[in-house]
Amino acid sequence: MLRELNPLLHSELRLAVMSILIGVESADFVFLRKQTGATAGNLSVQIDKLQRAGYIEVEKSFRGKMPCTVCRMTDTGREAFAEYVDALKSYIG
Amino acid sequence: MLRELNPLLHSELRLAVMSILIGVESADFVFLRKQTGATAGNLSVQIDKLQRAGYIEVEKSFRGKMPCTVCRMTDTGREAFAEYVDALKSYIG
DNA sequence: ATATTTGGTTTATTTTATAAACTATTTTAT
DNA sequence: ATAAAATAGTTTATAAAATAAACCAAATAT
Repeated sequence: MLRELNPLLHSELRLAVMSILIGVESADFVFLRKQTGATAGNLSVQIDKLQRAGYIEVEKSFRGKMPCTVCRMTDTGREAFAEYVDALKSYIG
Repeated sequence: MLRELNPLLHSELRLAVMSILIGVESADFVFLRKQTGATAGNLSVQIDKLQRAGYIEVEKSFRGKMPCTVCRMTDTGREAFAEYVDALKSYIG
């Protein structure tokens, strides 16, 4: 039977961010932007949604006077991602 | 590297329809509705999109005077699905 | 007869994704 | 030194998508 797909993860850019973060200890905004090819605005919005869901932690600091945003996945995020992948498999075998 | 996800297939309901159709010779509207749990309106719209993309063939006939809509996947659809699954793997390993 | 269900489609509404515009700082070029 | 462009974002507006609500015609049940 087909399982439900977590709509927060079933989004290309958010999924991309999660799939990057699951493989590293942390990644900053610039790195995520380059890897995903997303616009800054879009990335900013999607990072926010992932954070509000508790799937990632976001640490905003300054390097000198330039802002620096570092993201890392939470345990909740890891769980949600695993479940999403599992659910996907009911569609793609 | 992360591949692009065909937006026509990266939709829960359309993906569900495709994943059902890939396993059967054909399926009618009522069957798809029961399997997916979708509302008739939503299903109607999404079937239309898949058809217009050439991913499925839709045959509208009457059984007595009641309409009967039968769907089957096309080769184009099978290809697109395979490529989508492949692309997905760049995200979920 | 009339109310309900079936098998849909069409249209309207809500949600989501994306892009465009903006802020602040920093670098680069003139 | 100053203007222009680039960096690192956020906020707001717009386009696109998903979904639901309203509808139609036929069939069935009350």
